[in-house]
Amino acid sequence: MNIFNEFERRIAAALSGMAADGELPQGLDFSRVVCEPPRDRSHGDISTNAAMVLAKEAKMPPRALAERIAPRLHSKSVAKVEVAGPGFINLTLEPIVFEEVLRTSLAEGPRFGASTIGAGVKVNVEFVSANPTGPMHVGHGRGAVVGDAIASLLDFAGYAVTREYYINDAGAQVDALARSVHFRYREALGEAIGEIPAGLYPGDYLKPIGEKLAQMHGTHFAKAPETQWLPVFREAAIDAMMELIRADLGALGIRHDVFFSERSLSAEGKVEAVIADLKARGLVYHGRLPPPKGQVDPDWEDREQTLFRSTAFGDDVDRPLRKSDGSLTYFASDIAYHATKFERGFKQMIDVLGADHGGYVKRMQAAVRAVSAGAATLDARLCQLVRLFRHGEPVKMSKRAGDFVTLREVVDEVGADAVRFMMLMRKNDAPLDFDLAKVIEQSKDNPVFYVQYAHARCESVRRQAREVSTELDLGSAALVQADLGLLTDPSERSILKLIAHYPRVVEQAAQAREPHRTTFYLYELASEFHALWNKGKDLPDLRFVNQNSTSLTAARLALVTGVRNVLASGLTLIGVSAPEEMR
RNA sequence: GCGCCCGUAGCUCAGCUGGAUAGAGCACCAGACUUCGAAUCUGGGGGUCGGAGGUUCAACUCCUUCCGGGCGCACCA
Repeated sequence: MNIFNEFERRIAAALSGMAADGELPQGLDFSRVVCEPPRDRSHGDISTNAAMVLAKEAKMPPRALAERIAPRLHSKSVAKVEVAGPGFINLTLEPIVFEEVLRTSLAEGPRFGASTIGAGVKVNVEFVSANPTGPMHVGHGRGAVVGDAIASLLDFAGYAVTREYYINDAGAQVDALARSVHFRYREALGEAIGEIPAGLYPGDYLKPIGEKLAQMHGTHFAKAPETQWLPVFREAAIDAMMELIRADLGALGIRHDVFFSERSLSAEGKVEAVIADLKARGLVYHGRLPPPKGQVDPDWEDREQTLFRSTAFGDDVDRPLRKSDGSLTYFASDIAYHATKFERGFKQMIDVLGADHGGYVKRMQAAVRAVSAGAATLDARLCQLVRLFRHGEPVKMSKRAGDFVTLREVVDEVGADAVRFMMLMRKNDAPLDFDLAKVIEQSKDNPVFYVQYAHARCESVRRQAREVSTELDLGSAALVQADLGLLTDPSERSILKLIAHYPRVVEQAAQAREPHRTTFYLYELASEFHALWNKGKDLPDLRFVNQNSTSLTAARLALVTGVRNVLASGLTLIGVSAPEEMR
């Protein structure tokens, strides 16, 4: 139940009525007409720009048009209609409207706020896709959390969402991984291997795999030529790394629906097929690229390559599909991969990437449009860096010798809730400072705690109410019967209205693919709830549990339960737990 | 040099796809615990929204151009 959508429909109906009556031209475009909560609460509950966006076409000054529209917006749920400012129409709703929203939220429970705007459309959200060469670091964690939250929001908004992970299990990196593991294998056999050579992966996390291979194969591969052991070691290493990564993701509560192997693409001839397809449409050619402008690269050589005409789709230069030795580029595989997404029915694709992949976005969007003949779109969400702190001091994250802070270490130290919440306290394209000490602090300075505590407080009030009044039924079926007209304090009314905003917040967060909006909303709701709770300290009549009036207590517990439900719902969307108590 | 992202209170950041007098938190100052959990709350000061033009009834938001920061820039993934 989204009252803003509801009133947009009503206004559109009113405008159509005016067109029918000749007060407005026929065939006006109402798509820019929106309803939103006014910035200033004294302006009412819902504000619409209808008169201002239609003024030009209607050939009327905005205020004059607003005065014509306003009378048509009266109804039994509207207490007041005012024309204000440059031509806003402000609606003040009857209190009963918000009481009805609360009843709906109680009745719908966890489904309150869900919408159908997605209409079952398939969306593919690809996120994490970390190379299977080691444990995930904190930056991967941000992409993981953002991607998962976007997926949850879209699901809640009625899309058919698939969470997907692309395994880069082809190419030079996994060969380097296999060679690194071979060193660890020889080490496990008692050989002195010295330093792991540059270009390989020196981290200790490969030791167990070396040991396992030593147990399985003995000395069989110790002196064998690389061509014999490489495929075996590569396979084992990738499997082990993916197991590690899945475990890291699992610790964050993240689960993908599909793990898609890059190697399977070339194995099944998908890459060659997609190149042939693009070639048949004149989008592939053999040619030369201009040298990069400005910066002089001493290694640059003029070469003929197989190129994809990505400039035909807005890219800056055409991009190579084959290296000079004829082998395929990563980009070629990625085109084939995104082509399979389209073949699998996804016309909306979202890739959550690190900011260092920003330069890759245009060519990939070009590729998606090419392979889908314009039917599919790719939305790339870039996540900026995460900087780790402890008590305000930077935590070293040097990448040398595998000596970086892993995601798992952070999750183990502060918990998945803190990691997830803090990752969503910023929009994805802003850098993020993450203080390991602050996020486990049990104080209002820690937003994670602050919001979870509000939820726990709701539960605490419910426990208290049950103790005081044994005949009070706190089930939602009973609470919807409460006389909500008894909620008359401005703080109570304010929270009722905030609850009514929730469906709009999550719908817009889903459409904008901006999960941080949910987090900010939750903080605001928690804040208002804490404020109301404290009001009861000065004014005992405002306490939720009222010894003298069961009906008042029932009404207030309905409000508390509504707050609890929305907090729980929003926390679930961002993947954070909603605890019953904080002790 | 080119492309993308960012620049909002002393600090960290929101700003609802162009709306009304730009908002939180921290920090600072002044207050509230015979309590449904003070692990919280109330009030206060604090701004040429990086600069300059432009589009419009309306610009923090869109366009152009500078300044300052981040990322990327054929044959890596």
